[in-house]
Amino acid sequence: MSNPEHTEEATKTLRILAVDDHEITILGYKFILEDVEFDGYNIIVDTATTFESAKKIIEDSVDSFKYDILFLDVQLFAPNEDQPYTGEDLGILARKLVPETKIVYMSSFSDNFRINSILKTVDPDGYLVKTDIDPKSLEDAVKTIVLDPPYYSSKALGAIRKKMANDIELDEKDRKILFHLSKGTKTKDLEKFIRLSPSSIENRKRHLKTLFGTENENDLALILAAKNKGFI
Amino acid sequence: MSNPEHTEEATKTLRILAVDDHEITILGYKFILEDVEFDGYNIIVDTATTFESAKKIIEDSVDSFKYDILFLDVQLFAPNEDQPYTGEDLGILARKLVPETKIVYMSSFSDNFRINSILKTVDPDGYLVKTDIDPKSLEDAVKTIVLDPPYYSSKALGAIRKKMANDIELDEKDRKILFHLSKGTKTKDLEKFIRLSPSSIENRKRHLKTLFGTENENDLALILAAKNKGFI
DNA sequence: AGCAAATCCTTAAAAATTCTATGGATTTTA
DNA sequence: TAAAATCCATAGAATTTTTAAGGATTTGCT
Repeated sequence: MSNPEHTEEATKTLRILAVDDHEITILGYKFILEDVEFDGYNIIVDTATTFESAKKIIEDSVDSFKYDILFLDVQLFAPNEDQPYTGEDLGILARKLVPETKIVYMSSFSDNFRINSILKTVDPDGYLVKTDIDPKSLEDAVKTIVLDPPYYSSKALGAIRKKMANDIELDEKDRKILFHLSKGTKTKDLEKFIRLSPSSIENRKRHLKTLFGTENENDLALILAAKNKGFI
Repeated sequence: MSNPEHTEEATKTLRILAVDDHEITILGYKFILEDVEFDGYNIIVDTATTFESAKKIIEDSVDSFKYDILFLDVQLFAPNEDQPYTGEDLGILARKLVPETKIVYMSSFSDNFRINSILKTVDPDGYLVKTDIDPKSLEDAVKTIVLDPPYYSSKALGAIRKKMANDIELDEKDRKILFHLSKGTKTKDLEKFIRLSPSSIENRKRHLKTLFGTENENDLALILAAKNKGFI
C-alpha cells in the first residue's frame, strides 16, 4: 500500500494531483476531494491543466514527497488541436517515475478502445467515466483505491464486462483496421497505417465481418457491431 | 431492468434463489439477504442444495413467478465425487430458461480459469469471491445487481484486472495446455485432450515458456507464471 | 546407484494458413 | 454518368504451424 510521509498519529496526509485541461472541472475535484472524511487523513489536492506542467510537477515530486494518487483526464487536449501527448502518455510516464503512486483515469465517455488501451499500457488503479461521478462515488473511489484497488465506475465496468464476455479474438492488425475504419479512414488508405497489402486488408475485413455476424453488409454495420461488443 | 410482479406501491417482492451444496452457507445468505433494507422491497430467499433440485425449481418458475436473482455456487459439488454438472452448467441453463433473471456467482477462491470461463459462457451480473463477502458487501451487491449491474467483488475484480492488463494472447489450444498441465496432466498425456501431435504440444509449450518469461525452466515455473498473470 | 520413463531439443519435410498481385464485378460518390 | 472506391474470386508466393524422427537430458522410482 502507498505510504505517505506522516508522523505517527497526528495528521496523515494524502497527496493528490489532479490533471485536467478544464479549470472548472479541477475545481470540482478539489472541492469534493479536500472535503472527504477518510480515516483521519488530511487530503491535499494539487492541480495541473497541461501535460507539460503536470509532467514537471511529477518529476519534481520524485525527489521530495511523492503523490499518493494521480487523477488523470484521458483527453488532456481538445481533439482538433493535435497535441502530441495525452493522458495515457502521462500515465505511462508516471508509472516509470513513481511506480508506487496510484493512478486513476477519468474520461468523458466510455470509449472502449481507449479504455482497453489504457488498461493494458498503464493498468491504472481506477477508471472513472465522468458521468458516473458524484461526490459520494468519488469518495468511495478514493477509499477503494487507497485500501483495495482497483475501482472502476459503473460505465467503465460495463465496458470491461463486455470485453470479458467476448470470445472473439482479434490481433493487433484487426484492431487497427477496426479502429481506423471507425475514424472514417477509407479502405484504400488503411495500408498507410497497417503494414499489409490492400488485398490482405480486404481479406481481413471480410473475415472480421463474418466474425461479427455482418456478412454481406457494409463497413458501417461492421464497426457498429464491433462497437457493440466493446472493441472500439 | 428486471421487473418483479408486484402491486403498485404496496409490497414489492424481490425473489432470490440461492444454490449452494452447504446447507449452513445457504442459511447465512438467507439470514443476511432477507434482512436487507432495499427501497421497500420484500426480499424472499428460496434455497436449493443440489443441481437437480435447483434445476427443477428454476424450470417450475418459468411458468409462474420468475426469480429476480439467482445466487449460484461455482463449485456445486465436492471435486472428488465427479458429478457431471457444476454451477456453471446451471447458469448456462438458467440463461436459456429465464434470460431476464440476474445471475450471481459465488466461489470459494478466485480461480482465474474458472472466472474467465464463467464470464464468457454465462456473463453473470455479479461475481463474488466468498472471502470478500460480509453483510454490507452482500447488501451492496444486491442493490447494484438490481439497479446497475454488474457487481464484482474485490478479489474478482483483481482477477479481471490482471486479465485486462495482459498483452499475452493465447488461443484455445494454448489455454487447454496450460489448464491441463496445471491439473497435473503429464505432457505425454496432453494429446488425449488436445488435438495436436506430441511434438506440436512440445513446440507450443516451449513457445508458452518464452511468452511467460520462463525459458529453460520447468513446467511448474510456467504454470506459476501463467497463474500469476491470471490465465489459470 | 541405476534403470525406465518422461521430458527436452533439434532438424527437416509436409501441411495449413496468410499474404499478395491481378483482374473484373458492383456499388458509391461527385 | 463518369470516376472512384469497394467488393470478390483466383492463384502463386511467403510464412507459420504441424508433424515425424532422432538423440540428449532430466526425473522418478526401487
